Amino acid sequence: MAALHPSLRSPITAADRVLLEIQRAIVEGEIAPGSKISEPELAKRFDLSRAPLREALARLERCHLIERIPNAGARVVKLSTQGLLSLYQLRETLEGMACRLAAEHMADSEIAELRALLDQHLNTQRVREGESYYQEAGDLDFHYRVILGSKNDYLINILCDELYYLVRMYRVQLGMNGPRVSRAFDEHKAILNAIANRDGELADLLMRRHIAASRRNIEKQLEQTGT
Amino acid sequence: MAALHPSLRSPITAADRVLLEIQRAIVEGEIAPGSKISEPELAKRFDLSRAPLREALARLERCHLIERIPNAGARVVKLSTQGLLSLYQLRETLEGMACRLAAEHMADSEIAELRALLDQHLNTQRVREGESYYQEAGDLDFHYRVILGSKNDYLINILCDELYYLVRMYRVQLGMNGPRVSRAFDEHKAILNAIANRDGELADLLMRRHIAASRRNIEKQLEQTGT
DNA sequence: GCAAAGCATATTGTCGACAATAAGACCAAA
DNA sequence: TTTGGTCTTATTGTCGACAATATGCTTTGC
Repeated sequence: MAALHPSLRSPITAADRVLLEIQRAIVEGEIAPGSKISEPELAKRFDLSRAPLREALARLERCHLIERIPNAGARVVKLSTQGLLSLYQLRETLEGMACRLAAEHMADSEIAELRALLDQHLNTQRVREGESYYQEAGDLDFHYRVILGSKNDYLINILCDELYYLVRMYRVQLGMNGPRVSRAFDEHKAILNAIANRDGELADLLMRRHIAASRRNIEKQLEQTGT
Repeated sequence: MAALHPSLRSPITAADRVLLEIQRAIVEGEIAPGSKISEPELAKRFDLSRAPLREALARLERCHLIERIPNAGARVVKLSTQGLLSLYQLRETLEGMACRLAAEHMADSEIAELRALLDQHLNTQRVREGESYYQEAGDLDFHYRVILGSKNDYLINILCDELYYLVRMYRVQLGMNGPRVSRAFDEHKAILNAIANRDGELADLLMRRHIAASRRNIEKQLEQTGT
């Protein structure tokens, strides 16, 4: 029940490789939202048979990047305001819960590592100001560690394996790199302090607000881009 | 993104049939927890090839009924106190959230139907007192409707498709039929009233308590049965 | 007697081909 | 022109066989 990141599992199978490839392509918009997934085409493109490809498609469906209809095929998900709202609504609740549990269950050493991580992020941020990739990766790192700190395998699985690729897809395709970088960093720091103080209730609240702010940020971007 | 119950999808494929069969067998303990899943054996038993069987196994992994290790095979999950705790911890949060959203989003007609359902359950319960199956089915019905009432597709998918089979597995294999039947009914009624009053906060609270009570009930049973 | 290495076996991962179903083109009738 | 049906075509679902990997046992050395 380990809930490991796919890239970390010992034997890397062909299905794993193609999964990561397609996952990246979808998240970055290289395969357009709403477009049809053709099994023969992808099989030819990645030079493998349809068997491992279908395995990969099953996992893509699991993390909500594609939608399959029996006997009809698969399509890449479409991004929508409604979908974004539902997704972030769920994230607020789940990551809030993760924070509360993290405040209870994280070892002191883990908290120390998390603090070191934030300091490191601060430096990286100063050096490579504006490069949104590092900010994106750093933010994800922080959230991942807190989620893992909850020590609830089901919760970890849902957030890290099933929801986060879609979250990244929204952020990447809406071009998130705005001035929220530094504010997000301060919010992370406040959350960490609450966890370090073993104040689960406050950590929960702060994380929910943090995600709500992030959601509003994306919503604003979505309004500017198109309807 | 419909998040439909598998049995409701239009074309029933071979993989669907075998999925439902194995799902039932695992939930009811016909295939013992912790036992190894042999693909060739099951393929022979259900008289089909390994392709649709593997499709079914992928979905079983998705709802946490089996655990797969690459190149090593799949095993039926083992029930544990820790697992039960994590599962119900998550249910408390998620179904609480579902209740809050249901209080906001359910149509008056849906609430009326839910009330009718509870009245009907009351009758069934009186007539067939002690038959735990009807209680089990009725309880599930109530929870399903509330969850659907949240109108959040991701939340619906997680609860109905990914977590509930495991919840049923714990309940069935620990022989849940005790004297909690009538108390659960009263709790359902209170939750419904909160939803009808559009009091999301109270509905959330009541549902969390309802599930916590259910968890303690199962924990007690688990203590009596074994370690 | 025990531990480690090598081998035999069984299981999983992958392949190419066939069958069943759905999407789209084409034609006919109103 | 539009609607309905039929047929063609392409895609998905399924099959049996092969390749790659893990499991368990035997063997060998200490």
